[in-house]
Amino acid sequence: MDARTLCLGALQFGDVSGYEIKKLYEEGDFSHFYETSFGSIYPALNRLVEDGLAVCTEQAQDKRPDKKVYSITAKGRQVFAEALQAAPTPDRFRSDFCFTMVFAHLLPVTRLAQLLDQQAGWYGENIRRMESGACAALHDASPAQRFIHGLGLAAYRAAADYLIQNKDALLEDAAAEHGGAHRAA
Amino acid sequence: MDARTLCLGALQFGDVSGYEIKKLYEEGDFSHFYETSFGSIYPALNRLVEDGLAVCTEQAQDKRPDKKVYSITAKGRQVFAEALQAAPTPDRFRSDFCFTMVFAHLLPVTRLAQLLDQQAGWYGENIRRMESGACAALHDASPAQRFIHGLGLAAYRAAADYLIQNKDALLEDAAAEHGGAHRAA
DNA sequence: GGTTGCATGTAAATGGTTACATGATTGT
DNA sequence: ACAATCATGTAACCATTTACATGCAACC
Repeated sequence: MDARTLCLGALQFGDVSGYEIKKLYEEGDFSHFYETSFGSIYPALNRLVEDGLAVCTEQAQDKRPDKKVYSITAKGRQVFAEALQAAPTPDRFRSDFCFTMVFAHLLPVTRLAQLLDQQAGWYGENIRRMESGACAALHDASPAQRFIHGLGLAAYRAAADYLIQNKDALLEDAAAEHGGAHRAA
Repeated sequence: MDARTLCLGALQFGDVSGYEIKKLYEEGDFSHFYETSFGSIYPALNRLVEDGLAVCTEQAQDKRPDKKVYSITAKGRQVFAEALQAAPTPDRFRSDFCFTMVFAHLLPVTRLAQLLDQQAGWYGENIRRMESGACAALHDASPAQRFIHGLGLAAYRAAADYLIQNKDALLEDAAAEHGGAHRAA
């Protein structure tokens, strides 16, 4: 999904500014499965207007810079619907944590413990965010939106539960190996 | 994690060629949380040799192109261990599937059904791969490797279970809405 | 005869992140 | 005072993906 499609998606819910799109992908519901930065959003919005897929209305605000609010056009809706028909690329998961864990034996045990705690904390934060009232999927959402919300939550919870239930045993193993029991290997 | 660190990681297990590194990240255990292509591996390996982090031995093969087998040096091990100390960047998940589902109401019900089936199939395939003997985490692995193997499997299974248990209800909802019940909205 | 696997590599194109630039207001 | 929020935008940098280039062997 390129930045243009991501912006068109944000515009489906109503008129928004570039700044608001950023928030949606940074803190909002979309942040769990996509990200973007200003550097990609602003140029994408300009191209959208150039291509007639969106229109821009400048709103003067006092004591703030002008706000550029974008609206999707009929052509934009059509292009977006076509983009959704395309075969989705497979999910991609990138994890420094998992990579690092493969080489856990090269790490001090205290560092390993820290890593596991941080990861558990990260899962917990995501779960809390998805369960909190700030999550749009909990009030105005369509069945499909509630569905993916539930899917994400199920995966996060499974990972968090697994981590919490198994980390102590792992840490004990690691401590035993570093603690002079090298002959056993 | 840049391509150089990814290659150093692969070299931890013993001498390998660029081609073999690609396989590790494409079909092997690493493929679940990282990916790379020839275009990034070959230049990365050359830089590794330039910087003295790896050495290359050319192996003549008959009826095949020469094989360039790389070995990590002491300096390489040191640089890699240092790279592991750095704070891992947070996990990143990218999903066209989730994005598309947010706009499920723009899709024909048959297409929605297809999408859900494909996703279920994809989860199933990953689970099967991780449970099969081809998965290195099941024989020669360290406790930490078995740990992340279990973590991944737990998350995949939770997602797959959720999807299978909820997709029919979602499909019925979607069918009802497309099937003339638009007044209800 | 076509595809897949083995095996290496380059170059162009793509596209995103990061950092910079600006500036007022509000909260700590 | 300092940081954060609101608000937009550019440009350099970085890296990866994609496509191209080559070639034989084995399998279907």
